[in-house]
Amino acid sequence: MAKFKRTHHCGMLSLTNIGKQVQLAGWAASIRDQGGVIFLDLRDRSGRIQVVFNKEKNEKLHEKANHVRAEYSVRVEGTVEKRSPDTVNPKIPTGEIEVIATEIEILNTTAMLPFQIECQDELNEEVRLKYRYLDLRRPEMMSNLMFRHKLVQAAREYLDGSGFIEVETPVLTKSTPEGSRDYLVPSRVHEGCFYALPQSPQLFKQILQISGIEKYYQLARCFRDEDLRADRQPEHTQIDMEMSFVDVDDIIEMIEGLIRSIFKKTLNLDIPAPFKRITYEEAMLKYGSDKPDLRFGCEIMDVSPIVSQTDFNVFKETLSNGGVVRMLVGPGCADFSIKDMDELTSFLKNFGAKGLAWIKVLEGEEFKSPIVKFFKPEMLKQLKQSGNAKAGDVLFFVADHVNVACDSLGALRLKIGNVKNLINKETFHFSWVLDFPMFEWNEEEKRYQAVHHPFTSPRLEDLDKIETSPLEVKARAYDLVLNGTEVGGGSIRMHNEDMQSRVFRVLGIDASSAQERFGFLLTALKFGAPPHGGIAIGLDRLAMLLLRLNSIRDVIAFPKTQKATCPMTGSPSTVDEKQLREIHIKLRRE
RNA sequence: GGGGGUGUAGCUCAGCCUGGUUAGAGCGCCAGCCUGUCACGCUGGAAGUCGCGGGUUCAACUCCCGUCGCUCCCGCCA
Repeated sequence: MAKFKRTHHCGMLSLTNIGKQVQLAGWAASIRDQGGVIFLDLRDRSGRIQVVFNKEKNEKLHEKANHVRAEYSVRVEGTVEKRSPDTVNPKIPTGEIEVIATEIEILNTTAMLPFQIECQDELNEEVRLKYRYLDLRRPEMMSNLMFRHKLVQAAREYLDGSGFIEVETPVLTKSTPEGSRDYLVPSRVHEGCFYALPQSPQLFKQILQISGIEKYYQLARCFRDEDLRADRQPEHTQIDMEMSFVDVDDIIEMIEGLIRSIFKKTLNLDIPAPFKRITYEEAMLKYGSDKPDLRFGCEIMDVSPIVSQTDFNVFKETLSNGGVVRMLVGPGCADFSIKDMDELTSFLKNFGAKGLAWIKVLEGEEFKSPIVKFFKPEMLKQLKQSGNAKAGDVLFFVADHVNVACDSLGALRLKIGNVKNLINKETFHFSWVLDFPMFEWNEEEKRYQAVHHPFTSPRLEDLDKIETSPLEVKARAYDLVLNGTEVGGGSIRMHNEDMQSRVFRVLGIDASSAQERFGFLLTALKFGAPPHGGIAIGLDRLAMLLLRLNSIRDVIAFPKTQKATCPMTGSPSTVDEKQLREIHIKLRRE
């Protein structure tokens, strides 16, 4: 190995290298032994190249190659040659050339592989994670990691070019039990005290504005001890930003530039800007979601006024109890069977809906449904017209509290979009959701809580309502949505201690408790804090969506399972009694 | 915490509904043959605690109860 100097990467070789003596290193991806000639596909992170060992030309070398097995790491010396036309492999980029070996060295052999590196089958997630190093060897995963790197580089370039300064903030920080559950780290030095891992660098980036950094960014790891999903991990990475002397439009403009730049440099796509803007209220009404998928129409509408005179008891009672009746037209859904409808109904029960009413629209002025008898012909006509429904469509109804109606019809809309292929999976549709409410009522804790977070500024025109009617106050917050997934969110913050204290009071955080938890921020705000705001983009989700994947685990090198474990390292794990004693922790026996 | 799917050879799966020979297939692995393959081919071989525990039964991969892992969703995620 001493004299070896790698000259090329496998996938970079091309016709321009013909006649060159090259030195390569990588893994044996595939070995095809023809008896007198052995073909070895050598793979490194750049791709693969066919290496040829001919018994007639070099018997000793051929014999050495005979011992190579799949996934051995090897180095190869040889000459690049053009393949004869009948032996060209059009399926791989280097298929027009091959390397005629003059030397091969086995650098390492392999144990029995738990799975084939290039197999086409879907692999069990646990096996992949246990042998993640082998999983990452798979070209698809390797290219995911390389794509993510490109995305990060594009973001850094753009932000650096726009005058942003990358600043690191602490990972060991203070627990602020507002928001999601913290990961806690016990202090050895201070008995009974704990650090928390940051849910986001929120307060540090605000304080950096008070310092005068003006434009901050960081690729920040964020930790949240909540249950996992395909697009949620206990730790994820945000492209985190904050700017001084800005308002909503400044942030939006900057992010649209960042996104456009990322798409151009990674996928070579031009994303049109400005992105569509939609209010929270409209999103909830028309799409039943605060992260609407705008790649297709199929809008929900409130038909409470139309059906107010119906004899249908379910609708009647819901309306008289202050609920709503909302309708969604399912294009071409008239072919759904009774069984399909039952399945949809039980699917919607997930979202709290007690039932799903449906009316099939037939030719002429005919309708078909178990409940059609409760509706006068005039009303049916009106429903059909207002929903712009055609024969073959189905009118779906959910009658319930506003929230349940939104959630369930929003979910139904996505389901129908998928089942009926209404979604163009090729497009990237960005939008901004604006005018979020500032507060929401937490029934469990009997108090108001911040929809975004407690540092978000209310709209200035709503300031009078903070104490009197908090639910009507809108926030200067904005979410970035891509194809129905929230990929970013942020707000203009309060830069004034008085206003911050007022908001704390509405949230039920009294002065002394505010002082205890956020006193450092309140104090800092007193020292000429500039107006400021920011946003964070979910890097993992963005990478996932750009690569059209279904899980962020596929763009994270070492993700956790749904139970937040790591099958490779075996974390989390128990620790020695001695370690526990040092941090003053005694386990409860449950 | 709740609902759905799933667990059988190293990997991907069939078998289970309707209990009954020795639990199969493809890929991989091992050995042999093969001088233009590229999902190489051909011949032969090894390989199983049917996730785990309990129950029903003459008999359980199969039925029942419990439990655990993986996964998708609801709750949760300021």
